[in-house]
Amino acid sequence: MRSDAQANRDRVLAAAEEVFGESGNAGSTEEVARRAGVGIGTVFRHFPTKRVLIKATIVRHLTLLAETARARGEGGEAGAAFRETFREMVSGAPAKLALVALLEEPTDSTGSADEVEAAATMVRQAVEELLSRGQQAGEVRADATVDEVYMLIRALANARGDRTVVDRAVDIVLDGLSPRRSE
Amino acid sequence: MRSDAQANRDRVLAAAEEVFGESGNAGSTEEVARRAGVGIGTVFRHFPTKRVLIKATIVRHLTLLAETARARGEGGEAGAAFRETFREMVSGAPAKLALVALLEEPTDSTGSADEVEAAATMVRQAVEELLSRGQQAGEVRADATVDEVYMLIRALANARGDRTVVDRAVDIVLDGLSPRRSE
DNA sequence: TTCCAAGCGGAGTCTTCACTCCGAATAATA
DNA sequence: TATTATTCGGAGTGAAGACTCCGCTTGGAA
Repeated sequence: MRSDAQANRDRVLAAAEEVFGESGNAGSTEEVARRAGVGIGTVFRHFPTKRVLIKATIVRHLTLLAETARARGEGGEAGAAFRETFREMVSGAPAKLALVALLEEPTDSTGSADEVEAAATMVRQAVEELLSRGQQAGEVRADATVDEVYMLIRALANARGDRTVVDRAVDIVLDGLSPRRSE
Repeated sequence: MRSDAQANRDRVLAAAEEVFGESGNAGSTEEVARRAGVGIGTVFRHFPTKRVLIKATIVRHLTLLAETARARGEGGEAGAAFRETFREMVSGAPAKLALVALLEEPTDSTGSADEVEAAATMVRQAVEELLSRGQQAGEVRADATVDEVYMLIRALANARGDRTVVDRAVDIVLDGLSPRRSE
């Protein structure tokens, strides 16, 4: 791949993360091109479809999340690692909106096993790992499942509003995830 | 207003709640007309703009929510009333999506004080009432504010996924909202 | 029953946006 | 430096959807 092509590809992806992060699916390809400082043609050569572009953006974002989470899992304190990751995912990078937008779309009719699916699974597994370690350490309630935790993360990640309010809401949820009195 | 006009208005609103509830802002006016069994012209006579139609739908929905919540507030058990209303709002009627969609839009540039705003405030107040009564009864943690509770409700209301998972997630959050050990 | 203001339907307009196409520009190689 | 395969840019195309317009229909008062 020619060096200019590679550079442009990167700039487009970065611009896409910005645009779709702000406006979700409603962001236009033209806007992405404008912010990346390239022509529309260029965007469409690298990503033949808007959908593909969004997917690429999401995969990039999810992959990063999964890696961070996994890395943190290595560290010592199981409970703290779980909570930190939870917080981080909620307030994470932008691209949240695009994530929802896509996840809400009807499943891709091209039956092709999906890259996004795969990346999302990696995130889920990372969460699962952190969760079960936290539970084994007795720092997270035992009856919580990945499904619920993952859903809570997604729900909070898409919450609009004041950052401080979101943070306090997360605190409440984490309290809900702490071991029950009876345990 | 002629009786047929009134009937059509109602049918359009009902159809709109359905369509926007399913597809959010992406639902088309044409689809609303089709489901209501009327022509597009009719839809646009009653609601001169798509935005107006969505707002009307939301106001209708929110008003209903607020009334239900207020009614429940009258009842005896403060803690139970709070929790029940919380659950109800989360799993509430459809129209959730449209709600988000609009709330996420840049504030209406027509500086007009907004009906939606007003309706949302009523819901908020109802929640506040239930919350503070629950707190006074010692059944809800004292340091929770309406902001946080309201945000949690909205976040969960927009969560996608299995109903049972959502329900369990709500249980977790409600645990987080129960009084702290030290209290 | 008659009459007409109020209401209806839906073809047509206009705008937005995803996507195509091809001549101009350029990185990489000899 | 010369050559050329690759990449770029952005005008152009087609589709979708919000909104308008106007001839036809109809509820309901006289």
